[in-house]
Amino acid sequence: MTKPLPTKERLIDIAGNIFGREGFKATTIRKIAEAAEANIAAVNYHFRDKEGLYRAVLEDIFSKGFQRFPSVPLPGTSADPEKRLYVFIQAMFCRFLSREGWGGLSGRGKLIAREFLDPTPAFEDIVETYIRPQKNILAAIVSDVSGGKLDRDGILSCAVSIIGQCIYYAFAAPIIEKIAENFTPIEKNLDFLSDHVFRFSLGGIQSIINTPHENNRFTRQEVHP
Amino acid sequence: MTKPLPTKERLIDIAGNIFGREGFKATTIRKIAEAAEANIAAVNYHFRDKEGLYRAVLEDIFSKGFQRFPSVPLPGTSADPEKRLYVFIQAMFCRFLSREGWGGLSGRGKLIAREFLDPTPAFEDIVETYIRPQKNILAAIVSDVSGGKLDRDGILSCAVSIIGQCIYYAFAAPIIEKIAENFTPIEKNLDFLSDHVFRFSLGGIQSIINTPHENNRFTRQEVHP
DNA sequence: GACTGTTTCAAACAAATGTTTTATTCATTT
DNA sequence: AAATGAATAAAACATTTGTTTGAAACAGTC
Repeated sequence: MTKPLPTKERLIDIAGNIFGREGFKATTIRKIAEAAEANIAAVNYHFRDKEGLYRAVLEDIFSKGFQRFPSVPLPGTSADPEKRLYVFIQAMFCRFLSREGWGGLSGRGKLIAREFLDPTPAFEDIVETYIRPQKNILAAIVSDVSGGKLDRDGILSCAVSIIGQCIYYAFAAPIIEKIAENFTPIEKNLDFLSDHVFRFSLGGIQSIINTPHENNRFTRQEVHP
Repeated sequence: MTKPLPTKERLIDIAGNIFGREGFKATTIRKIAEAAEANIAAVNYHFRDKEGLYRAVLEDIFSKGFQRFPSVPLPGTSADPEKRLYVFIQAMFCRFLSREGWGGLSGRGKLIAREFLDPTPAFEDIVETYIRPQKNILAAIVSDVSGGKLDRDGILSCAVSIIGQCIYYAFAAPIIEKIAENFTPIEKNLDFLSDHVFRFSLGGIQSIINTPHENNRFTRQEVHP
């Protein structure tokens, strides 16, 4: 059993998985140190404190994830709107769920989901550096796919619908696989899922263009106690 | 300052919000007891331990949520497939995000989102009692909306796409509102969102029916290190 | 009014956990 | 080879936190 990486990198690598599986608060630096075969004090030495390590993990995850699975077509390839939408969706799935990416439910993917659910201060930089540009890319794609027929709110809503589908798979995979018996395990099915979300969303966008918004399509039903 | 509820109910009520905001591990029973104006030992007295309180909270949330916002049309109302879909979506949004429901991001709604992300043992009963029936209801609706033209996997994927959109709003609201400037605050916009997800999903289902699945629609792009 | 079971309270306990300290080892440079 | 600074190790520290304890207050019953 060798240690291929220096302590600092080993800590970042292992901590990503443990933070992801257990959450920031529930993760103890003792657990991390043990798994990384490092001393407990190494965390404080290299990263000042637990939160410092967490910040390093977050930055590492995002920089590697977007580098490996860029959400825009590589330079030199054709880029009609539909293909750009497909690439965006597929990159998102691969980034979140593939083993070469964030490893889905069993690892760092879960950490991102946690940050969406309740962002830590460390996430603010990440939002500006990585997430906001993604939103702009997707909004441009949706606008192009719609042929300019959607207004700002329409574009945003559709973008959220698309992202929502993708993230939900990353986020609720344990429950989905439990409820939907015989549904092919999500991690082995990224191509099918990409294609599904792509087709579903294309139809969704068209439908938003073609059918008018109605604020009370059917009367709201609520049972008062 | 009166205490309208007996201690036990007060604890369940307050704990729901704190567990939701902070998560199970990060919530201390001292904080709960203080907020509920009860003694620390009250938790152990009434619920055996912290987890017992959590179980009680979970059961309380779901029983009240589904009672107040049922996801099927009330008896005696018409029920064509599209209306049933709309009712399902709207009930889900209201349950998760309205103040009369789980109060969205600022409260118990977040607790549910947490359970989707990593289910605690206490959630297993909830899944069987509440969630699985919901999946069956939605699957039947999707099947009917599609006019029987979708196979089992198609139905499931579409159901997940629908649920995914709804839950994502509940789940990622803090980030969505940060990224999408001037997007009307989610909690004030449930009718618009219900209608959006309804229309988007109708189109999505049609698109899944009408366009064939293709496993590698475009070549997958991945940058190797 | 005494009795009994339930509920509340303050204090103490024991385990877990992030951080610091101090000493030692290792690697690099002079 | 000596010296310097970075990295590692073991132990101790100071909090935090879930739980328990034993007594007091309360409510209802005979």
